[in-house]
Amino acid sequence: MIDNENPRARRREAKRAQILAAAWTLAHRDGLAGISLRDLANMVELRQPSLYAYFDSKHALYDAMFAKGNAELVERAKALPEKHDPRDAVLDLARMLLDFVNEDAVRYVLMFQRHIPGFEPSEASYAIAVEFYEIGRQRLAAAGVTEQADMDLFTTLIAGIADQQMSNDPGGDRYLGLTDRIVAMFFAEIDKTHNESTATKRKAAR
Amino acid sequence: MIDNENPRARRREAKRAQILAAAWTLAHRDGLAGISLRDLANMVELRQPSLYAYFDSKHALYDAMFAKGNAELVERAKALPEKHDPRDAVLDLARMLLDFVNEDAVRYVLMFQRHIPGFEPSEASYAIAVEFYEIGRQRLAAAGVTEQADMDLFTTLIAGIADQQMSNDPGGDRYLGLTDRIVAMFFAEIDKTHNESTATKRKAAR
DNA sequence: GTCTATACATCGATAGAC
DNA sequence: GTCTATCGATGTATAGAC
Repeated sequence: MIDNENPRARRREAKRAQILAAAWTLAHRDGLAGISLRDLANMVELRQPSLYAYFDSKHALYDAMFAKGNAELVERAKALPEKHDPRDAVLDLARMLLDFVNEDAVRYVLMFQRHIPGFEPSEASYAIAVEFYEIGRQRLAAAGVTEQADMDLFTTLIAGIADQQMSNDPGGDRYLGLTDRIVAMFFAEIDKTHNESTATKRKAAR
Repeated sequence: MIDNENPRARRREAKRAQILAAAWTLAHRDGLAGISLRDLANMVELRQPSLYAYFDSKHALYDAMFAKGNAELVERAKALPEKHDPRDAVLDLARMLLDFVNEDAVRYVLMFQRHIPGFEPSEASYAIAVEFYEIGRQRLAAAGVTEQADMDLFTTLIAGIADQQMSNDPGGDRYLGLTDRIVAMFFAEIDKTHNESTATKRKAAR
């Protein structure tokens, strides 16, 4: 935890935040892998080696960006208005996630594709990503979806929308527009599976 | 076209193929972006500048790898046994594509994610990718799927399977196992849409 | 075609002075 | 914490001998 009463620690955190913000700017311009520590240092009025006083390595910088992105996502999920219909709640979460993804292609790559060579998020950062996954799991459970295969089905459908949108129409809505249709397909499939399973039980009871 | 009767050209092509094979090996070890031209030259008993006799640049090397991957995919698509049911033909193509993707994570990134900074396939290489897309389009059309939105829906579903499989269980079958279910969901949705559209026409005819 | 040799710019990272 | 100086590595590319 950061000691906000300590002016030294406060200034240090402010500088860290300034570096992080500049890193996002550079990533948007040159790509994630294209971030140059010299450019980054210039943007925050430091020499390149001085960055190492704030981040142990370039990977540590990526890790902080990864954590920040996931924290933002969790925050938005928690801020969603409540819905009476649990299926509406699932749809809302999906829409929010896809809007979030579509906002920032670089952030999407960092958080969900993770193609930076050698980068793996730290345990602490990964825990934030798990926190979001938990929110999704709870909303699905509230809608009666608890089987692992069904949850995999749902994540697969949403991942497909995100992947196609970012690959073929970044920032647009060509594939985002399929969201309602796909979520409806998902719940139709869930209903079908439940009915079949009930029918099987009926058959077995005879 | 390569003149296979010319021994000079034949040896040149053989060396090119040897370099390409070594490039795949290096990509599997160090990642696509991590291929070092000095390492690559060492693997094929050449000095680094000599590589330029075979590839004009590193991007030209990526381009040849991209073309080779797509050529292999088209070949496999053309080798698929014929099916009487056009929906079975669509399912077969999806299964084949997903197996192909799952075979090689690096190839998947190069062909479908394309996260190599600054790399864009040449027109000639891209044309091979379009050729595969055309095969998919034809199989969908034979199954009665011709609306762009429906084709987008299909590619989104398949892309989701590929994305989740490669991200969370590369080489395994956790998400590949959803393929039949998802393709069935797709055709159920197509049937539903057609019935609704017929109902609309009936209603309009009154 | 292949080599040696070399050049240039860039990169992440480190040593050590202050 | 910040600096200067430097290291070893990278990709790119060229010159010129053979």
